[in-house]
Amino acid sequence: MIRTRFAPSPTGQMHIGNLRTALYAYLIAKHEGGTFILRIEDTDRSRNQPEALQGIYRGLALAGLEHDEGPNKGGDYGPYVQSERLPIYQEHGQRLVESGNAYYCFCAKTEKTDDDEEASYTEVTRDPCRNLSPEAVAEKFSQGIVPVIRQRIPESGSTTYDDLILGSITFENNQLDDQILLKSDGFPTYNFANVVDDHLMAITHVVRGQEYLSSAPKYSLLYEAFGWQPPAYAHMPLIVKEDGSKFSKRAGDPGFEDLVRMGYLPSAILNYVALLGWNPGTDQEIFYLEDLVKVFDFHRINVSPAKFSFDKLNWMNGEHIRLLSPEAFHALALPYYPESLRNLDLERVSALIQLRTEKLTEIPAMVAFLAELPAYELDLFESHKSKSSLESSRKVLANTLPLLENMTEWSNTALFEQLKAYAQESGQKVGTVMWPIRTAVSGLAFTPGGATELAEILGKDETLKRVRLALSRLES
RNA sequence: GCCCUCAUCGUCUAGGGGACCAGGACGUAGCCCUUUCAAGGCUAAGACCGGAGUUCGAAUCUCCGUGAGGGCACCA
Repeated sequence: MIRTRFAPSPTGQMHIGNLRTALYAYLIAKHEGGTFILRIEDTDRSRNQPEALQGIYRGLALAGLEHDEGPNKGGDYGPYVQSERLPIYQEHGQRLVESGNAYYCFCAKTEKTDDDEEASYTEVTRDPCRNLSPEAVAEKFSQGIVPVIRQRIPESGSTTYDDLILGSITFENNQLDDQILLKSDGFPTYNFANVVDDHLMAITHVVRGQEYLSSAPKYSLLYEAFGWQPPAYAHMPLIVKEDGSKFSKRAGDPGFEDLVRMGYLPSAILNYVALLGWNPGTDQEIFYLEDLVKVFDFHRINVSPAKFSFDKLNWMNGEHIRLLSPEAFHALALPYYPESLRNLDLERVSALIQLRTEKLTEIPAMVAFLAELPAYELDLFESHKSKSSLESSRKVLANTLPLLENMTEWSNTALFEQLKAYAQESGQKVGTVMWPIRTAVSGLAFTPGGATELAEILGKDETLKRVRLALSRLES
């Protein structure tokens, strides 16, 4: 039985990298009918943001990645919040000290801060506390110094670690530092809690970013020290920006919920992110979550970093929008219509713009002309392709105005038939007739529909008003 | 500085020794369709980082460069 987990730390909204990690973990499990677990890694008391937990739930729900076990779901392997598992880590830390695979360290902190980019690095050196005699340890304890517990890495030799997608990687042990397992505040470090919990929660496959690769051999050593069978690890290539730098919240790059606010559909974001570092081996590009569950194979995960392209996401979002039922699209579009449009048949408007919407946030600008005719230049009436000129436009509008005024049925088809008939009778191209009407009615070069479609939506009064205005401008 | 990973069109990628004068998608350009613009259809330009090997044969294997990214915290 496959068991995977998504293990975010509650430090902010769900990020793109997080989303993909969660997605792949979900897919690996669900492709095989396995279990997907949510675990909260809140072992850093200073950076912990309790409200971020809600963001994680929201993000997961938005993406449709429903977990089977977790803090708000329960399960047989809880608690699923690391700060509630402190005694477990203490006990396991003790075990390693007793077996000689870890030791107490009484040294002062050498913490690195986030803005400490230019810190000078020296070679890995062994900690002086590594070889403290039991008496010396007792002595320190009696002085009231609170120690940390460090992992004892072998002096020499090398550790080979096998990755599901990167293959076998070997590290020299003298390059691995005696990392801290348990901090002096009694909390475990991420690296320690991770190993202990993954084992205790019977995780079979771990998906995580390549930025964690260098801690992998230390994990191997830890599993070995405990005598445990390690899970399979899959290290994902990083997602970077178009300029090659890291996609990060610190640089102000959008997170999952930001993208939704920017007008992207969660299903499109998920689809796009799935293909960033993985491919199905076929030409298919449009996937919903349930399709991914069927075809996902982690063997096809890539090794090199991928750049996040808004161009492609825009296209994919457009594809997902077109795939929506008219009703579903209308429901999504509704909030984007300005108040001033409420008197129009918005379902008709939605039907018109669905094919040409890439992002929901474009909608207000796309439909603004319906509420208010924009100021436009008369040269808009000139179109080489439609054989339309200022003079032909004036004539068409003058001739069709009475026809429009006499229309009894004001519908797209009726209007179209009427105008088409006029075009034929007067020996003109349909385009030559439609062009000035569409222009008069919209004041725009590009509109989300043809002349008669717009006329239908605007209604007879407003259409006639706009046509008369155009005509008077052309006549003067 | 030390360690690790990676390297095919601008971007996402297919490719696992001959099927490759390298395929698809986004973007770009052009054409068609058309009541505009889209959408859709068709077409075009566009890449194997460099150098040595191995081999009858290398985008594919090896090594060396170079470039990019990641890590080296009582952060995850």
